This record gives sequence, C-alpha cells and structure tokens, in this order.
Amino acid sequence: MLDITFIRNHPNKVKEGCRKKQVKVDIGKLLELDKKKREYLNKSESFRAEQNKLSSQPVTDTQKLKKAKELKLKIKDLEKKLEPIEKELNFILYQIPNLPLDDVPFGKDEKENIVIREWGEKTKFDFKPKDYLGIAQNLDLIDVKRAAKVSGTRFGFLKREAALLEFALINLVFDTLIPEGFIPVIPPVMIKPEMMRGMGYIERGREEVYFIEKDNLYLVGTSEQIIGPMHANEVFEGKDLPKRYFGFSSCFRREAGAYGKDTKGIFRVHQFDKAEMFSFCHPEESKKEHLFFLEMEEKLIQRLSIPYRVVQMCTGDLGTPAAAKYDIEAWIPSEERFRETHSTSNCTDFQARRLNIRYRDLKTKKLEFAHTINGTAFAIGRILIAIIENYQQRDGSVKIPKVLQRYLKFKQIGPLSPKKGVQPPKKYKV
RNA sequence: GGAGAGGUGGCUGAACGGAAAAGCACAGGCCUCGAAAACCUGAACCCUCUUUAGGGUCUGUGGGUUCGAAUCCCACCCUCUCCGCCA
Repeated sequence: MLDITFIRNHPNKVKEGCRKKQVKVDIGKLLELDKKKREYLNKSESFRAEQNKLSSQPVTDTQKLKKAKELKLKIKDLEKKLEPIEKELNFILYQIPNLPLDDVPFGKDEKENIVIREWGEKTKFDFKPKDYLGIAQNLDLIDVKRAAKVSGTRFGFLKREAALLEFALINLVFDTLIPEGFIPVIPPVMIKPEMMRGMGYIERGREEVYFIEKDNLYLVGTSEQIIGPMHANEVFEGKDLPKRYFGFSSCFRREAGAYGKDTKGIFRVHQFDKAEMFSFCHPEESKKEHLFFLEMEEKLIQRLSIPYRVVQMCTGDLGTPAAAKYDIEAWIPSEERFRETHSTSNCTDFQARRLNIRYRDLKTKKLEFAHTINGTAFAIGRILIAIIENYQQRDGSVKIPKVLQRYLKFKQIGPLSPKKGVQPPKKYKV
C-alpha cells in the first residue's frame, strides 16, 4: 500500500509508476474520494468535538440533552455517508501496486527485461544432451505419471536420490546462510486472508492461490508470504535490523494463467518445496540488502557450478509488491536457453505498511515502516532440473555437484549400462 | 469438539458507565565544567495546505445500547489453562 499523503502530494509520480507497471488505477477518482472523505470527516469531527464538550459532564438539563441527542444523530448520519466513500477509497488504494524504483528500466513485459551479466561457461557435452525428464525417469527420480494418477497434472513424485538431493540442497542453504545471520524457519503453510492480503498477493493474484474455504485459510505460494506477516503489528528496535530469515516450506500455486505453458515435467507444478530468504531492513539499507540477496543467490548457484545469467526485471514485469526485482536464470542445455530458478525483490515499505511492521529509528527515535526484501535460496524442483541437465553424463547417469557430495553417500546417480538398459540405483530402493 | 480465563501504548500494567492511571525503556528541556540523580515536557494514528495552535481517533475486530463505552449487550478473531480426540 502507498501512503495516501504521498499520493496526495505526488499524484503524477503515482500515475507514472502505475503506467510503468502496466496497471490501470483511477488516481483521479482516488483523490476525489480522498477530498470528499476529508470534507465529511471535518464536519463530523467538529460535531464530535461539540458532543465531547457537552458530554464531558453528566447531562441532566433537558435542553442540553435534546441538543446532545441531535448531535448524535448528525454524527451518525455523516458516518453513514462516509462509509461507502472510505470503502471505495480503500478499495482503490489497495489496487495500487508498489511503485518501481527510479533506476528500474522501463519496459512493457518480460521481453524487455535486461540481462545484466552472465556467469560461467555454458556446459559443454561431447554428446547431445538429453532433457532432464527423460534422464530422471530413466533413473526413477521423478514420477509424473503416478502423480497425475493420484493428484492430477502439474504434480510430481521426487524419488530416491532426487529426494535425498532435496535435503542435501537444504543443507547447503543452511551452511551458506546461517553464517550470514539468517535465522532458519519452518513456517506454517496456511495463512489468514488478511495476512495474505497484506503481502500484496490477493488484489492481482487471487486466481493464483489456493483457498481452503471451510477454514478461511490460504495456502502459501512461497514462505515469503508467511514470514512477512510473522512480524505484523510489531516494532523492531533499530539495532535489530536487518532481521534476516530463511524459510523452508512447501509452496502451492494454482498456475491458473499458465495453461499450456511448461506442461511437461516438474518445471511448473502446483506444489514444490523452496528455501526462501526474507529480510526486514532499514529503508536506507534496502537497496543494499537487495543486492546482498542477489549476491547470496549467486553464491548458492555458483557453489553448484551451474552457469547462469542475472536478469533485471523491467517495470512491467515486477509484480504488485515489488519496487525492483532480479531473476537468476540457470542454463538448461537441452533447451539451449536460460530458465528462471531464483528471484529476489525489494518490496520497500509496501508490505510493511499494509501489515504495520515498523522499527524505531536509531537516530530520530521515531517509528517508521520497515522495508522488506525476499529472495529464493533454492526452489527444489527447478534447481534439480538444472543439476540433472548440467551434470548429465553420456551413459545417462548424473554426477553430483561436488559441494553436495559431503551431504550424500554417493557422487553419481546411475551409472547405466548401455547394453542392459536402465539400471535404477539399488542402494535406496524401497 | 467441550469448559474456564484473558486480549489496554515500545514493554509491564491499573481503571470495569463520566477526561486511558502508574512504572520501565526512550527523546527534549532544566541542572552541570561535563555527567548522573531529581524535576518538567513529550511520546501511536488522522484532519485543519505548512508552522503556531486546535480538534478528532486509538483499550483484539465489527455492530448495538447511552448525552457519554476500555467498562454494558451481540457476533466474530486470537491467546492461555483444563478435558476429549490425535501424528
């Protein structure tokens, strides 16, 4: 949510921001309502002042009593008129996305995102690399057929070494982020509507989230959505910022707008596990913290030695709560292109304002809204894809990235004998 | 699911139909060579374009009763304790 005073004072900046984000909001209407609201508010407040004065002592005089009763009705009448105005005003206010930071490049959609750097050399093979799904199915690591049987499309079973790899990856996250002051958290995955709304994912993302009607709870699409609200209505001491967490949880997405997109395999599924970084920080530090998050993401993927590129999102591809956003895209050899594995956003005070998350400033001693930053550590499905693709061997086996070997009892998945066909590993057979 | 207790500022906590005590922490002032202590003032949100100044709102949320509600009534949310069920 934006500050109404800011909108009042800088309507053109807000309009410009909405335009850049390709979001249509009637700011003129909002300001009109705001003006009307203040008019009514002033009237009702002066009546109320009168009433307070009158009622500051017991009223026995019949004349005064009559007057007081009149005031009561007048106030009630004005408040009745105020109600729909405020309702509409709030509705519009909640539709306004966070404004992009000044240094975010302008662009309509993902086509205008900017590649800011590439890391590593694209993996070379002396054979034609296969796609991850074929390899994984041969090794019995991913089972989408049975998942379809029991749950429908866009689900998958991770099995055997793939299941073990998930925990190895999480261990790598622990070892990388805990020294940086991140507090590990395993959060609930169900969340109250007002909290979900506070994070800015309802207005323009309602179709994307699962809702459990019977219990009035949403399923989180990422643990960001629940770590933010964890500190709702709280005040941080200035010295405690930045407060860094990383959450590990299952994530649930309806993928309602993605018909026909990435339908194969586990690249885009309704449920996956993810380790997510989250930080509450000082407004002046948020740009720095955002870059720090990007640095952590790069560190994590570099440790896996997977080639990637960093993409800066243009204004049109930011999403509602973000003011700036970077993605990391890993090299996927079989597709000969980069695909998104990580994303980090600076949401400035947009979420904090909605959720009333403040801090006491060390210098001014005033209460101010904190800034929130989020970023992927590892999204399991996608990073598994990147590992399998980049570490595949001619014989259909998959090597384990060196950094993960210390968490596992194997260095390779497979190998397969080309004559005998696929040999699923026996060691972990259930 | 059943029974009981409770939700008040940054924190602790009183008032239980008539201006939201008090303490702690914090800030400014005063004092001082400087500080501490004591004392005074302030402290959330909104409005009056800004200041001065004034007004309004805020006792979990939303309604109701009343001239007046933290206080009484209704609904809902949440927390704690006990019982039941349970991985």
